[in-house]
Amino acid sequence: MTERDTRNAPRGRLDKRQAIIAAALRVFAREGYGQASLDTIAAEAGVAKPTIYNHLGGKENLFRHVLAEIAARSNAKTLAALQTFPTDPQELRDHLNTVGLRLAECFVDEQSSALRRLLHAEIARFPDLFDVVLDSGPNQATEALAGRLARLANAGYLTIEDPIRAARQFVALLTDELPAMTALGTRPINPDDLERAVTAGVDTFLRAFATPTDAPADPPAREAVGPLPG
Amino acid sequence: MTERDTRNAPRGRLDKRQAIIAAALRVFAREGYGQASLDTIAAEAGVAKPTIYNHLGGKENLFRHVLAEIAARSNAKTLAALQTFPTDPQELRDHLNTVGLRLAECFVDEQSSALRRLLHAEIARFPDLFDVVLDSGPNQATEALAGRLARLANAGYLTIEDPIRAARQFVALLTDELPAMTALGTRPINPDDLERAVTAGVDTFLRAFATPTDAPADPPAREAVGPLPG
Amino acid sequence: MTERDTRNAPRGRLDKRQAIIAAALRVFAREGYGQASLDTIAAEAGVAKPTIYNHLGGKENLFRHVLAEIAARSNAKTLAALQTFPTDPQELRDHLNTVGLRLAECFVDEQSSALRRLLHAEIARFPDLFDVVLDSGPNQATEALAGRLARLANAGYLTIEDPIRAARQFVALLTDELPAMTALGTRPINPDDLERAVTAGVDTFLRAFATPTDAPADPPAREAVGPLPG
Amino acid sequence: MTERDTRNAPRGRLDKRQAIIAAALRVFAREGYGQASLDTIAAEAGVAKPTIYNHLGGKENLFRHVLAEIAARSNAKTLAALQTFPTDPQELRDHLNTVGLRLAECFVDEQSSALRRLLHAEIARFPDLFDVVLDSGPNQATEALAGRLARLANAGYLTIEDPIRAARQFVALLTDELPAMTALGTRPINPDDLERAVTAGVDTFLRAFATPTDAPADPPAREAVGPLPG
DNA sequence: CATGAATGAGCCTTCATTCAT
DNA sequence: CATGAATGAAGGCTCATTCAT
Repeated sequence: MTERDTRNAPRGRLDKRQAIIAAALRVFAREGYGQASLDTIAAEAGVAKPTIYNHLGGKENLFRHVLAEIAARSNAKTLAALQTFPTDPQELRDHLNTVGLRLAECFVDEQSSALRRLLHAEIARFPDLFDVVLDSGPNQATEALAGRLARLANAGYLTIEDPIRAARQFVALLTDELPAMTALGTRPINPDDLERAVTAGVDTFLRAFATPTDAPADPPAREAVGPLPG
Repeated sequence: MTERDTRNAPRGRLDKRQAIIAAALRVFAREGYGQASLDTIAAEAGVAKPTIYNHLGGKENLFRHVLAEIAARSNAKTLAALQTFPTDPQELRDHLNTVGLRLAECFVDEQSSALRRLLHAEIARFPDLFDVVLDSGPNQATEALAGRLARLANAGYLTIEDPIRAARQFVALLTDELPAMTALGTRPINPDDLERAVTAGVDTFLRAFATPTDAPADPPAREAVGPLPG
Repeated sequence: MTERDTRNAPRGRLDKRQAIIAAALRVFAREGYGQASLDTIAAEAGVAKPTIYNHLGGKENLFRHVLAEIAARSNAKTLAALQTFPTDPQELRDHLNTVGLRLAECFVDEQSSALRRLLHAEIARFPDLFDVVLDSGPNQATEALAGRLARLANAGYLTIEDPIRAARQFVALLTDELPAMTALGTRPINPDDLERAVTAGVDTFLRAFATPTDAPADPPAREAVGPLPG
Repeated sequence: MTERDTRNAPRGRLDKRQAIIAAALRVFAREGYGQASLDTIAAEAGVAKPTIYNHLGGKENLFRHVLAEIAARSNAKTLAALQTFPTDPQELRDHLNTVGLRLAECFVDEQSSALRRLLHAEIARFPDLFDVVLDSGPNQATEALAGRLARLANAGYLTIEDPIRAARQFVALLTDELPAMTALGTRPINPDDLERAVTAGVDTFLRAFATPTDAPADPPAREAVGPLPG
């Protein structure tokens, strides 16, 4: 007995919540917390206003849920982008460019940008949200990235003392120009421009952290993935 | 004998405009554009509400004036911080640390932070403000900084291809950790922490751009980091 | 045993719309569009102010609905007054006096007067309303009246070339003195005065349009300003 | 180099009052009492707002002065139009058409129409103004017109019992269609249409009041209120 | 007197929230 | 649970009026 045929209407029993959050996400991102009106959100979600109060209580709570949702999505995207981090020594620059581009794409992603704007806008009203989002997002990504960089360092391709810091600086160098180029995420960016920005960041990163290759190389011969070598 | 404002000042002063902008600046920074109420601003400025409309027209215009004001102040501060940029070769790292600290202090400055938050918050409603502020602030600072860096490069102490990019990256590396450490500018930062962050940024910057001093002199006749040479 | 309003009637009635329109009608008529305040209307209707916005949108729309309502009522009243128009030749003057009195009563009716005042007052702001009201009211009445007069003309009792014009002139002669006598409808009129005014109008109308009764026809044997001496 | 301000400024010593009243007249006529703002009036008069309070006290008083002014002008115009009333028997219809056209032109005059609209609009707020205007305007005109008609009656060309009533009815028949044709005075009227309306009114008036000319003469010999004998 | 500046009051409108169904 | 209807509170803006110059 599948309740499939009740797709449309009766489905709403429970995932109206999803519709509400999705609509709220759009509206909040578009108009900000203060100017966003529950009427608009309700209309855009196709539900009545009190339904919002039934599923989520009030505007403030709705906002928290929305932010948590975007943060989770952005985080997932970013972690996915790091999944394919190169473990292969050769073509280090290319690999960094590739993963850097993925990260930059996450950075300029519409929802990620909206999240940043909303955080900036409402941190005064919701001081706690900042840490919540930070922990559920960038911090995890930084840590993951730091791990990858540490591996490369261990493999001898990079010279890194503090991987966390290096990870942060990698991202800083990658995303350096993006806010100005996208008007804080409100204007789309030309893919070529994005790639150029990434290349510039990676370039400087390598100038700072690439292990000099004067010695004809023969890198530490280890599989590189080996964390914490012996 | 300036009758500044010690006068009985009961009514009709001309500098109420200043009071209004100052109050608006505080209130907008504290509550954001949407939630800030003209009642609050008027009360905080010690004027009646219509006085705001006499001096500046409406909420939107007031906001624009306020943003222009903060942007101008922040820009002035930043340019002042760059004024004393070292042109003297010795102690390059110390000098960069010093000026970096000044820049970082500008970055975490309360008004500067508020400006960043307001821009993020309201860029959707005031798309034009972003470019205005950018041109009247960061862009000028970046250019000034780029000039200083170019001089150092000319003197052989740094190896820089694109001074504008280097300036941007310098700032990016300096301010890298500050948003997280100050909760987007809403929490004061420990001076030691600030210095540590600056030091870290300068360190990486020098790793990337300092001319190798093995050969004490004759500036790096190399292509520098010629991107992806052969 | 009508549960008129003895019901607890605490909230959420549907006929609040009627209450709002009724109250708005009173307030607009009393204070004019510009000075009428939605607070007053809401209070007088026993509803909260936003309820007005739920049922009818905004002040302007409310005004239009109110005017349409009065126009419709006035029109209905006037057409009813014409329903009993005499088709019977004898006692033509009496019949005209009777129907003239009915029309004059419609003219001095409180709501009809208020409608005229509001139209005059706000025609600059609502230029379209004039034609709307005209078509939904006076024009219909004039046409109906013209039909009745034409029938009398056909029957030989009146000599009328252009029935529409005659109808208009009939009304003009009837209502001639009423604005001055009622202070544009703001002061009640003595029924005797009203009747006198009507009689005077009918008299002149008959002098202009009554078919000469040279044929024996027992003319209006009364002296009464007798035109057409004979 | 322009002596612009010498022109109107110093002259303003005393007739700023005139400028204010003229501007107020325009603004009140255009926007009505309620919506007219003293700011607009002051701007249109080229004076500062308090100047209005110096010359005339407050909005209400200004309105009274303005209405008195328009009423006086309209009255003067109307009386002037009656000045040339025919006393000469021949061509009675043409003469009535001529003077009727003049009266109708007074009726559709912009200021006269505005006066009527303002009176309708604000009679509730200024109940006394109605009688003031009536006495200073229409009543005088009616009386003057009645005198002329009485003279014609005395001369045997018209058969009139009550000249005041006849005068009122003459005007009523003349102006019958004008409100509808001019949208209460807000739309200009085609001169031909105006003439047609007047002709129609005069026609009916003559049907009602013209002495039958079968027996060419022996006028009713009554004095009939005839003022201005001779 | 004339003016620029200031103000208290008020209005139209909208919002987040809650009953009652 | 979901909804239509209703509401208290508040916001932005404007106005008629008054000081102080």
